[in-house]
Amino acid sequence: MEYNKSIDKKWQDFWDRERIFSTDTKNTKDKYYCLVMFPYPSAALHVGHARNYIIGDAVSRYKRMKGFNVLSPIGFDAFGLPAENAAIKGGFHPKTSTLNNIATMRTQLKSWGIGYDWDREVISCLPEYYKWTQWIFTKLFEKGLAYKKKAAVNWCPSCMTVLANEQVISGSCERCDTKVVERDLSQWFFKITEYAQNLLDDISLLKAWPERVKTMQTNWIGKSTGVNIEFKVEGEDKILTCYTTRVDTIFGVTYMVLAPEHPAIHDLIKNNPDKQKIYAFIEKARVQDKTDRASETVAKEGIFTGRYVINPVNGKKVPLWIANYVLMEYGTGAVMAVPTHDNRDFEFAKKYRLSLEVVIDNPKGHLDTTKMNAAYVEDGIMVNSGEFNGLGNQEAIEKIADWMEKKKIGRRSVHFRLRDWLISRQRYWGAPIPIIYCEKCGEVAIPEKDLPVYLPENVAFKPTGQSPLVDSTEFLNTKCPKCGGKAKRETDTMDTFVDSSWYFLRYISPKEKARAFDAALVNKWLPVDQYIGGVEHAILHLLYSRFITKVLCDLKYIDFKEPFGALFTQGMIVKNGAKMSKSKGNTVAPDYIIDEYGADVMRLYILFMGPPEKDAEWQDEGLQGSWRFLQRALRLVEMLENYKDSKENKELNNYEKDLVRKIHSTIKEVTQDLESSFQFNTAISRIMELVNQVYKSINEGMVRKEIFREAVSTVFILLSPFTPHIAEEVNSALGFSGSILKRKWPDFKEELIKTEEIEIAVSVNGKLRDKLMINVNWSKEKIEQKALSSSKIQSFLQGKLPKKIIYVSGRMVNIVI
RNA sequence: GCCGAGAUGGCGAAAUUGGCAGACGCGCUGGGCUUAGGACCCAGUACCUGUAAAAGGGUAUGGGAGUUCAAAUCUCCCUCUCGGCACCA
Repeated sequence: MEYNKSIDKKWQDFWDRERIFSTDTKNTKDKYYCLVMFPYPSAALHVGHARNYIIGDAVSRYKRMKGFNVLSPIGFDAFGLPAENAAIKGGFHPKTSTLNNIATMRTQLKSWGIGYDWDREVISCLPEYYKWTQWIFTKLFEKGLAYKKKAAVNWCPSCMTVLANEQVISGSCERCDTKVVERDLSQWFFKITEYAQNLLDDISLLKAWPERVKTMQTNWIGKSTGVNIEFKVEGEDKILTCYTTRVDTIFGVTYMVLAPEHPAIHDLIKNNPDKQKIYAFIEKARVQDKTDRASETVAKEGIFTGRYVINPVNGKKVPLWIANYVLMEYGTGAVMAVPTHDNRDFEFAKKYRLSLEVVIDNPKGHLDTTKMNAAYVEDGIMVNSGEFNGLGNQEAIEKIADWMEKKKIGRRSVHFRLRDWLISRQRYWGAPIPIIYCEKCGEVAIPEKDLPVYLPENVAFKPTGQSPLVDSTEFLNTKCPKCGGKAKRETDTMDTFVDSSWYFLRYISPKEKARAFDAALVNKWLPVDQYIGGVEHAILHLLYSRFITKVLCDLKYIDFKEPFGALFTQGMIVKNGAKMSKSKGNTVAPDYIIDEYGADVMRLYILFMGPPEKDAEWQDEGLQGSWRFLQRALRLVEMLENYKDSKENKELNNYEKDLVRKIHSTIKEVTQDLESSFQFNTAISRIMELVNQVYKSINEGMVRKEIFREAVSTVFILLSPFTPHIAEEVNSALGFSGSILKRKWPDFKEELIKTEEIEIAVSVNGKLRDKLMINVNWSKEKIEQKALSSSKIQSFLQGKLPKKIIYVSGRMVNIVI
């Protein structure tokens, strides 16, 4: 038997015909929802994508054989920037190119033998899907969870258009190289911050998520508890509130800093003769990259406002500055600066010669402001802090907070790093935000009966990159659904992350016309039992999906709080040390591999190349190994057919016992590898070992046909989640009818795995010196005795008595001398 | 910069979670088979030292310290690589 392409086709057609992968969602007994992150149809899929779907397919096939009623759907995250860019460059309409890409990808996925329920396919750029994305928007809007506010965008003054972060190349427009500026636009947000605490608390429900993803989400939400403190502006009835987590340093404040975006600045500097200079500084700071501004390494820059504020705890007057290192997005946009105990403040104070005062002393030696060359950020003893002197600073945090609350000069406050989700995009290729602006009624959401708001298809793509919706008068002008008066449509579209925040619900009832999903069924099928995708989605996509799920739960559309019960994040496949991308030109197309070797060779290699959660380097040569192994395994099937059964006695001989042991231990280990985590690489290596051993025992000619047959059958049933086409072929050659997926995953018998005789290591002072065959029933004393009596060990002992002997059961003896 | 992950032979990796480092595969070397093979079968393969060949030593899991009878695994410090950082998806 030889593996070739016709085998792939034969079994793919068979699965299709028998509808093996179509799932009856009405039957919810033993349900198992296996979900892979749906792809963005950029162009053809490369082997990096393939890894995701192959892992998902291996899991879903394994679970089917374990008797689960598996649902494995697929769809396409089809809105997005690249298709629109291509259209602007003069190519196809985004819809055409996207649907073409989808057609290619569909063919690819099928040619790899990935088993999906294709009747459930969802495509997020089609009205039957985005109608419901819009519906979700209106539900959030009704709930007050969607609102408008001003927010900064990247603006190219030459193209007169908004740029995505990706389109800004080191501060300049990717298209025309003009310096990009920040510009405030009124934009739509989802109030995810209202769910910050909730999203944080429920991380504890995510038992089967990787720790690292949970940590990243926790840090992203970034809860901190501190105190809001009100500083009076000198000579005015104005108050500036700052937020600090280090209220213990409040007596050491020597100046205050505002973010350049702070709304109070305008008023504060209106009488300042130098205000033009200040405005110039603000403009400059706002152009700087935000991650740079927040980083400790980038030069701190600031300007004095000419005003002073009063520290409420001691009445001290301190100067008020504006600086690039303060961000409006976090806290209150105003920071009390304590240069002696914060490194950024320290650097800034040194640069602008602002004064320093120590309020937390180092217990190991007094701090001297004239000699400090960095802030003292460790714990210490309170000094220069009035009645709090002498306390430990950790203790003082609580005491000072109490005291300030009593005196009504500060309030305990919780802050989150998480910001509201900006969902407006000034682009064409996305779901239109279903809002109209009525001259009388203001912002009005489109009622469900009028959804979807169709994205007009007959539009022109100008090279400026401005959304064509702005010029489409036919789209723009409409009537108010409330009063029937004149109204204009919102021209922004939604972030594609909104599309992907609920697609897993749509799969359950994808054809549903009257509602987004069949809630009763969704409640039975979700949470997803296993979600599989790239670790690069660890924060945004997963957080947004959790948020939308929680909102829908609170609105009583669904009755579960978390969408994904278990999560597996696979690593990237890299080539020449870099992530595969078209721009780097290092993608590996699977098509030639399928052509040359067949789908199973590619699948096997991708699963074998390394642990699936880690990045792996693609090497074409690896395919050879998989090819060779599969051919070698197939040759066993031929050998079996021609095998002459020797007339054996009833007792199994040692070759047979060993082979039976190997069969059962392989089943055990492969099953464990799949159950505990997705260790496909080691599972496959164990099957390789079994094949090697079958060759050995058959070459000896001492094995009866029945056991040989069991070995071959085991090899292919264990391989079937990984190399399904070959497995089906062998399965039918062995005389089984129907799909191998309908057979049960094999069980192992523990008593057939056990052995009496094992080899253990003997070491002296931790260094391996000898090996020893022991019987597992021997006592500890007997084993230690045997170890000591070996001549090799004796030569190390040189007649001396050992200090100590450590015996690790069934593993080793260590003799300490 | 912040958050997260990682570093083991020539290469991809394994190591029962503190107990024989390098399973399995690639590559390479030698042999067999073959008209031929980038096919197949068998054997060998961390490094240094040693030897005619062995035996035998010694050194090794990014670097440095530490804990332990015993460390790839635990602790501290350092270096480098990768992912995310809110308008790529």
